[in-house]
Amino acid sequence: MSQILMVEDDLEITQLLEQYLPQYGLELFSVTSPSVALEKLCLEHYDLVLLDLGLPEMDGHQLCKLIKKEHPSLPVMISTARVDVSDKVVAFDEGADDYIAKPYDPRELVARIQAIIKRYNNFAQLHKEEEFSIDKTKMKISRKGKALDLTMAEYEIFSLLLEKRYHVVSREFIINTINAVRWESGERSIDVIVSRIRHKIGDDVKNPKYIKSIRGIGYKYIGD
Amino acid sequence: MSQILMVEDDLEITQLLEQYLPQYGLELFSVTSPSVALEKLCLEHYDLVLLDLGLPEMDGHQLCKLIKKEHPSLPVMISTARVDVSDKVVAFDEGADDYIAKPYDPRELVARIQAIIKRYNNFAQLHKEEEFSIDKTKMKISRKGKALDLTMAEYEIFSLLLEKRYHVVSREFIINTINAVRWESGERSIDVIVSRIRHKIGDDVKNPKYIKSIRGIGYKYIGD
DNA sequence: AATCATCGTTTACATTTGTTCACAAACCAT
DNA sequence: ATGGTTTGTGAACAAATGTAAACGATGATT
Repeated sequence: MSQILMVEDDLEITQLLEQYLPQYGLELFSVTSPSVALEKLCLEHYDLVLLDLGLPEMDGHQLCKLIKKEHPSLPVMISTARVDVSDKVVAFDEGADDYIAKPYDPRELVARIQAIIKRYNNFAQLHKEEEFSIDKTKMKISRKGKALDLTMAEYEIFSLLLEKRYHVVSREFIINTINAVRWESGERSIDVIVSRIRHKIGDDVKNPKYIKSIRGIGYKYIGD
Repeated sequence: MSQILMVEDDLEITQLLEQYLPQYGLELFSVTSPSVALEKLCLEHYDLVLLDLGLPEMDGHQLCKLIKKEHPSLPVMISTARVDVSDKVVAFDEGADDYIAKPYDPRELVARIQAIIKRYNNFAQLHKEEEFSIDKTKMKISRKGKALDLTMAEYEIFSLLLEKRYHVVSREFIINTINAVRWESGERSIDVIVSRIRHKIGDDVKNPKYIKSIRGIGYKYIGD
């Protein structure tokens, strides 16, 4: 569920989108004032800002620039009724991630929003400051920049746990998902491999910082 | 100077853009056939693909999906005369980075292109020159301009890995695809040849920069 | 024709890595 | 506490992989 902050004057559009977006996994919060928007962005987390250019109190371009300055990694999408091309050019120049002209079809809006968020998530994966970071193309897991020396099975299981962080991953699911462990293998193989992962990342079974055993089910990553 | 590959039928647009884009630091190459486009993408470097949906020989959506599969980090921008919204939704779903409807103002096109490229450059240092380049006509592989001294089998296997970068290539597939290794040969031949390739490009088996072994399956190129 | 160089194949052995086993420790219901 | 079940993990094992070296087929050179 992604959070969208909309800065929009038109009550009609606001109500329409508030009804339409949730079914696509997009939660909409809307404000009408730029200053309120800036304040909310400071206090809460949003995945994207949908910014209307025709606003009172402050020029839309100005606001876009401000948002990008304070939150460089926050996607901003411009929407406007103006059709002047120079507006679009200026918007992209100010760092906007997309531009959609009113009136627009809600389906197109949803598609564009999802595309942007997907893109950001893809890249953010590489740059997030988490204890462990996964590089899928190189099949490597690094801890604070230093690559861990993991075997294929260790890599696959650990990245599965990292991906599903805070959720329990069952042994059955691991066996059916991972290639490096054969389908017919006993589930105890997993225990051994997890044990080796724990050893390599220096986790303590008795008082785990990273991998917690869930009796009767499987394992769970509990780090940041 | 960014390289743009345009797949476009309309000669008028092609000529217009070929004149218009260079002044904004965009070098335009255009082809009319999807298959030629795919081939060029395999052999040369581009910063962005501008893809027209109304094409002969292959469905535009199909092509977009193919491009994204083979070159995940290559931005694709869709342009089309169709105005059906579902087209847009599908395009974004297939991984397109942007969508612009014809007829469009060239200034908007430039703005969108520059925004996408800037975005890609910001988040990752993609687009750094590729380490290895294949010359299929001469059957040579060069590293930073310097040709490698490879045997036929080494060349064929390495270029197969390079073409399918980020994807695992199985020993079985290698044997069935390559001419230089006989079909009846044991799969261990491949291991030996891969070992020789690794030695010639100075790769370290234990912590590979280029060729990674995938236990039980085959090999995978993981370079940039 | 004899020799040589090249290159894919095979062999042999070292190393890596998933699996199994065995037993201790932890856990849980009674 | 007691007994049965689950989990942790060192050690042994077996399969997969790395690679040097020997081999043999092919084509070029003398």
